[in-house]
Amino acid sequence: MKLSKRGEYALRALIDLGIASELGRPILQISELAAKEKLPVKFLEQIFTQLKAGGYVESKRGKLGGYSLGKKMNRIKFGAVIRLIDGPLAPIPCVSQTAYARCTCPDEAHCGLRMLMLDVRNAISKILDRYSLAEIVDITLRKMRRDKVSPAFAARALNLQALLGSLPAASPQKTLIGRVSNAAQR
Amino acid sequence: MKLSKRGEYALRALIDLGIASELGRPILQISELAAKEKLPVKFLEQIFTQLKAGGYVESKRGKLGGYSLGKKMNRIKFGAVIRLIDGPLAPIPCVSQTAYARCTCPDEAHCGLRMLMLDVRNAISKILDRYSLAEIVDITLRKMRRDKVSPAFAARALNLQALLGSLPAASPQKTLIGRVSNAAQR
DNA sequence: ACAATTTCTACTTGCCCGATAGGATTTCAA
DNA sequence: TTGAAATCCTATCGGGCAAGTAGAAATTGT
Repeated sequence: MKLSKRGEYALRALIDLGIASELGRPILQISELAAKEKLPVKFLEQIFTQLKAGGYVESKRGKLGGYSLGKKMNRIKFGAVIRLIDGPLAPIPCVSQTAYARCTCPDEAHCGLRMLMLDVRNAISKILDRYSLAEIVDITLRKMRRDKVSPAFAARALNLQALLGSLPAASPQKTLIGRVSNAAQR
Repeated sequence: MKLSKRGEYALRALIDLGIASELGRPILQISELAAKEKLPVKFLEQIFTQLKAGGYVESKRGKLGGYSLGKKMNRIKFGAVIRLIDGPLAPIPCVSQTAYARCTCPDEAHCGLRMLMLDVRNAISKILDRYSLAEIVDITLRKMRRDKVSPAFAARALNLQALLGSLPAASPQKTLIGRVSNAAQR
């Protein structure tokens, strides 16, 4: 009943992307994502081409490029993402709603395994097809603030701030950084 | 979120074994199981050595040999069988109760993916660790009788009956066959 | 004792997943 | 206009799973 590494990494990255976006950094680079979650960079790269093909992220090439979310967060359901990356949620194909396929068993209507696995599929779907990225990001941020933990991309924000310290003070990005560090300290 | 073929075949075979046992045929051969469910014979063979090692079946070698259930049916929980064959139920190792392992994420307490997958794991476990083979076999047989479908090993029973027709009429196995064919016709 | 049947054990093939590597292309900035 | 930095594209490798093949070991019926 495993979620593949592809799927796991994809969800991790999307959640981070959502958190960062909520904190005012809508675009992130793969190297950042990989560093925060300790994922293999090149592998994540491949996964993101899949996510882009599915419309879940948009890319900007070249220097200062990166990835941003391709849909509104409340439109990104976890079940759909997993289906894109890993295929159907159902443990066996004969109980899948989105990719049904006959099993080897001769009589589906009286197959004990089938009715058991149908229950399992529905239980999984009830969770993964209901929750959206928006809710998970919201809950995660709330938990972090409650426990006074600095959110994932606070460190990056501090680095940028230090970097900008050696530049002219009236940088147009200062408000952005301000929002990020405020949220990080809270 | 897939169940492996090994796991699927193992469960199919156990259910058949339970049904046959309930109908008075406690021991079945791998060739029979494979024929009914259309499974690769030699692959099933390997799976049964695993099931035997786990204590879920017992084997009898030689002519008229085969496999029978190794525990009472209400002691065989599907979750345990799947764990033996496929490993933990949990989609990711950091939410597994039986085989916990740290994830790559830096802070488990505030990991959005983790709490989501913990929900999924619990939903799966709530089904697979509660239902036992006895219940599934019972429900399946009830469904079959209600819909007037002849249970899985009725054909075999008829063959035996035809075979016994050319033998002395007062065969001691006649009551057994009677039970099987009665259940099949009802 | 022998032959048939069946479980056991080992090896092999093909395929997909996870991961790595290198280069091509695009973009921004100096 | 050059170079750095990032996404893109393609090829490859190792390992485990599904499935098939071959044969040995054990037990029962005749």
